[in-house]
Amino acid sequence: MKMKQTKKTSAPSPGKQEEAVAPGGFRKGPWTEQEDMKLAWFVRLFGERRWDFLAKVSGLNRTGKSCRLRWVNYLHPDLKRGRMSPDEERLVVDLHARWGNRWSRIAKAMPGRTDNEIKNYWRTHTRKLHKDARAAAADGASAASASTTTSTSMSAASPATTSSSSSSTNDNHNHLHHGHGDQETAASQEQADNQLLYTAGIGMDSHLLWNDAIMDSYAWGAAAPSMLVPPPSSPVWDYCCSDSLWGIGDDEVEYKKMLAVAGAS
DNA sequence: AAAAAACCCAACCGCATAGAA
DNA sequence: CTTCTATGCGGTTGGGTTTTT
Repeated sequence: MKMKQTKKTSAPSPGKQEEAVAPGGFRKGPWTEQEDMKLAWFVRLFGERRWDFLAKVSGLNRTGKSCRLRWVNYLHPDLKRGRMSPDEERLVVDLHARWGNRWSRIAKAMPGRTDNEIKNYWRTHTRKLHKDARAAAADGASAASASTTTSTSMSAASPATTSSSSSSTNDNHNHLHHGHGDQETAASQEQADNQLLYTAGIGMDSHLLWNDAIMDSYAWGAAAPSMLVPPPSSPVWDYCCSDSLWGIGDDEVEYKKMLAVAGAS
């Protein structure tokens, strides 16, 4: 795999990217490794849901949407990395022929691949095809009906795209749990979450201190509980893949246990 | 060796939908 | 029934890396 994988996460070059801030004061742009770790940690605590709350309580200064995207497209441990295999490429072509630009649906049929990844692949793929086709046409006949619509085939090619059926809404690919159906109301849930945080000595206002402590642990290793200390070689990824991270339960008892561990640090 | 082009991928945006209030 | 909020999806963009000229 090429090394560009980490280009945006490792160390954002100082400058415009790093200081990009959305109107609401939220950070934008590439994620740092520390942010990834924080996010992974809080997803572990609260599960893959209530992203706004998670974003708020983590102190990440990102939108919930941004957090979710980062998680789903990059941090999720089930993701495969690297280039698509020939088999996968064939599958993408096949499924796209069947379902059109229903990327999330295609992604569901390809475990370990995200809709974004497939989308990106397809974009490159079709662009190449168009280019080749054009080149061939130019070689063959000069009067070729020069296709100026490079992009149309992508957006218009989907017979199935018009109906975003209800089935596609709640079926997030590669999720461990989603919270639409069985969650408490946002407000009461947030209260409960706050209660848990305070119980563990992690008040909404103190999360920064707490996070700093965690980050220090990441940085210096020694003092942190083992579950908080990823191997130095591939920190975020290995951390995310560790069993301890994925044994999460969804109920309050689990939360309390985990918070107890956090509080003990 | 340098410049340009192509490739690749992370991240953002806007819209649609479901569920709660 | 209407409004609001959270979430998910598809389209698009920006910019770093690699390859080609």
